[in-house]
Amino acid sequence: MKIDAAVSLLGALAQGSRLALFRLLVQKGPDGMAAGDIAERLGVAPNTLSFHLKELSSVGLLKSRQEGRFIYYAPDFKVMNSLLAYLTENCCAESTTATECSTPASCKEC
Amino acid sequence: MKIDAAVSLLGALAQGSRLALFRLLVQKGPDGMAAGDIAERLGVAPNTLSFHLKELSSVGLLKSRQEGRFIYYAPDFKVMNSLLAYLTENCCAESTTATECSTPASCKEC
DNA sequence: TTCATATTTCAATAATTATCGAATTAAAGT
DNA sequence: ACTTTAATTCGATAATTATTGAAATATGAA
Repeated sequence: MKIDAAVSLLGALAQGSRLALFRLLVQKGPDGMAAGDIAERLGVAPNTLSFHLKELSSVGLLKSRQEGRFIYYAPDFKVMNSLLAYLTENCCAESTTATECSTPASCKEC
Repeated sequence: MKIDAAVSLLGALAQGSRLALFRLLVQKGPDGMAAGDIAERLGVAPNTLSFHLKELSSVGLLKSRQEGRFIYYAPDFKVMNSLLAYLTENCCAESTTATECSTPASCKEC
């Protein structure tokens, strides 16, 4: 991943409503959640939510599918993982000083 | 970590010059680098760099120490790790769907 | 003390981003 | 066809953020 892509992804997540939104959808899983339900759950106006959904979708963090009048949004996990990979590789000290960067939580089971 | 802290950390990294700056310092290691050298290396004006250093420092991503006229900046790895931990725990699907979130790059050696 | 260097601070400006209300599109039910 | 519901788009406004030039602080050297 190039640095510009990482900046875009970080920027998409660097906002309270959007991070809450993404967390919610991760929790909800691959089936996703309809826009209206998300708006209600997060307590944001439908048009404001639409703006944030677009923001996250445009960087690839969300996928959507239409079902009748409803549009379901779900996380694209591989994009999130590529960001995590970028950050661990480029912004952790593993490459230079093995001990500086402690094992991330996801490696607990190792 | 609370969501607000995560948003602040993400926001601090969600900017081209700052992400490049943080990467550079991670590469440079715990001894850090003087502000002037960083500015020259990144090709940004000293006062602009100062602004970005402050931004990163204020969220805890950078530590600094003064040596004579020079101020050396270095990453605070544990803060970065706590962000990575937050993201893997809250924004990856491991908790719900074990397979959705692939093993991050940092776990290669496991 | 005086001068040069390293860095930060300040004020102004430009650019980007978030929120709101109103209007619009589009699908489904009557 | 008409109405309701789901969601987005648009335009305006407010708020935040980045960049620049000039001035200030502070350390070390002559």
